[in-house]
Amino acid sequence: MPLPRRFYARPARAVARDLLGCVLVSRRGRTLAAGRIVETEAYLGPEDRASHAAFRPGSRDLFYGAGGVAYVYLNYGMHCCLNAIAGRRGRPGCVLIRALEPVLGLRAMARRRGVASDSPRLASGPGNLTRALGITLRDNRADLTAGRLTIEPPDAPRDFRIAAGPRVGITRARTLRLRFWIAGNPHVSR
DNA sequence: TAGCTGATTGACT
DNA sequence: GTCAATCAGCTAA
Repeated sequence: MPLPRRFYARPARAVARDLLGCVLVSRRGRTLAAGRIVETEAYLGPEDRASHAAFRPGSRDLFYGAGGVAYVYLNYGMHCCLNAIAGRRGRPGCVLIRALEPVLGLRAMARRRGVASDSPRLASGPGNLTRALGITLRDNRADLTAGRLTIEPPDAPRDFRIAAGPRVGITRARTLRLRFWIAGNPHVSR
């Protein structure tokens, strides 16, 4: 069973932490691919100047709506990034999913990525991740609690340490420590 | 309508 | 370390 809607109805920072170890499942026709989430970043509302809620008005209704929905966008003209909308209606926030440890459908991922299926970089990085799972702009607004793109709770109890640090790759609000990852996991991006 | 920006990646020096 | 690829959605006019 996917994570329930109420899981997402909390501040983005808490959702980002708790998403670590959960499993992202992507169903493309007959092809199933899944990976354990090993790296996330939290984005807040308009007060967070790096958040798309602050400078992408086209996505406003999405950010301000109920959580548990996918926000997929294209950046640098070529890469899709996958986010989960967090927070309650009227309280914008989202979590960028940055890296996965592949667990299912490795061959399909490797085919889409054009690298070996045992590469630690198979789904490491926001752009690589979406390409490995076949996620495109059509998945924007997809419901994460049911359907072809879902997130399942961890299948085993927590057995890892969570590390936190500043977000990477952004040009604004660099100082906030809103990036979380599983310490020591080789699938975390650089 | 033209011009700009960006939560990136991979190839190259 | 630098740099190009490439586009949605904004801005200015």
